[in-house]
Amino acid sequence: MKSSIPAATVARLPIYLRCLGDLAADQSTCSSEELGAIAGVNSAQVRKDVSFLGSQGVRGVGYKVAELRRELRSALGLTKGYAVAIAGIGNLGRALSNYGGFAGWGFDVVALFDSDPAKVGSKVGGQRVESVEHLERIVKERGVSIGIVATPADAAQSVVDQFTGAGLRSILNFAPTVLQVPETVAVRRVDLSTELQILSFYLKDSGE
Amino acid sequence: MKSSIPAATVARLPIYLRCLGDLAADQSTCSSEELGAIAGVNSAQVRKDVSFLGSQGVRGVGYKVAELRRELRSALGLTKGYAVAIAGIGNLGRALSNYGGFAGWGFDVVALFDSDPAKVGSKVGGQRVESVEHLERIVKERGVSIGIVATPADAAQSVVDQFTGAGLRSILNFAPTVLQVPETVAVRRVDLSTELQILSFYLKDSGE
DNA sequence: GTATGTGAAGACCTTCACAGCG
DNA sequence: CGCTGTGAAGGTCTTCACATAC
Repeated sequence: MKSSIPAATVARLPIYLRCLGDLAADQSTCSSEELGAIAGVNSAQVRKDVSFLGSQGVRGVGYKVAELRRELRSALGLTKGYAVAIAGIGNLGRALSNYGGFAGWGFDVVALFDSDPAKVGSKVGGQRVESVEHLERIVKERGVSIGIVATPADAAQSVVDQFTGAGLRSILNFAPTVLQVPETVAVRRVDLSTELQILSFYLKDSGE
Repeated sequence: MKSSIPAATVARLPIYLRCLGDLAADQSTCSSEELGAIAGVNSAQVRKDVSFLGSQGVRGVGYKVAELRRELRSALGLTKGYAVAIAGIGNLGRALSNYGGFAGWGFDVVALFDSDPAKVGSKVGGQRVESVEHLERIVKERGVSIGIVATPADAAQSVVDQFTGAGLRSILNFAPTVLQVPETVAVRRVDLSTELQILSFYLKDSGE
């Protein structure tokens, strides 16, 4: 996971990319000041982050929007599409399956898994739900690169073991638990309760 | 937002709390080494984090599980419940409304909002969906402390303005956009596409 | 002996401030 | 003149290592 771009910068690149997409279509250049303002980041930070891409801004003018977007997409590896699998088709898994927001960035949901026989075989978002028993085989067959875990906490580790067993090295975990994975595997955690608890701290802290 | 506890520590406290809850019921003490292993954190980090709580571990033994959990809950302000409102009852908003995982931590969903007249008046997760027009009034009436934004990107800023207008200072944002808020307001961003793009970077980076 | 609590070191990240270029 | 690119300064966070306490 050794990278030439600092982790903190990597985490901001998608934000820049989105913010650039939100600009008026006729805006061809954008200064670090301006991009920073809409991305919620200091302008020096923007310049330093962008400098890691090797992109050249134009002094006195700013960055060329189209070029910078291309550079960001390329740096993030969004040029080739990735196949995504979702495990756990409950409330959240179903919402994710139906969410169209990935496709625009080249992420393609190619498999859904659940352990409940009542759900297996049903269709969600145009995809057939498969039994988690066939996870490894199907993940390999369909060339899945990213696994999304949307199961209850107690099923998450087992699903992840199967994902990694099938060779996956990228996991997005929505289950409220900390996953144990080999260090070659990248995990991003998204946990609702954790976020609410953090907000709770700052509420309390500011004297509510 | 000035706090005596570092932000990085605050972000880990909920994880510790959850991990302690996952321990066997008969385990009365836990070392920093052990807690670190299941939380995915260095043991020195655990000790330093816990030291901010003022809690005392027992040298040669570890921390008393029950006592540490109490301290964590107290530090996070989870002793009093907070009322939560969800705006945007689409796929995700509906999944969040039906998700029972908050209640156990003292978060109570007391209001749902949507701008679509077809949804207003329907029931989701036992709650009536209200028109976003009445957001400010209802938020005040019901003493909401935390606002969850699950609207499409283009509606998010307007909803947040209403939330902050009603006096909210804590926002959890699922909409794929960067919100502009007064600096007295705490925002946590949860963005699926961003997470996938970050994973994409590391996939590419490790030679996929 | 075993595990905490913590100063100090080191790594990482952000911000400043200004030289340099268009 | 305006804005980028970047060395240097200043913070913050993590890890080490060991004195300290049970």
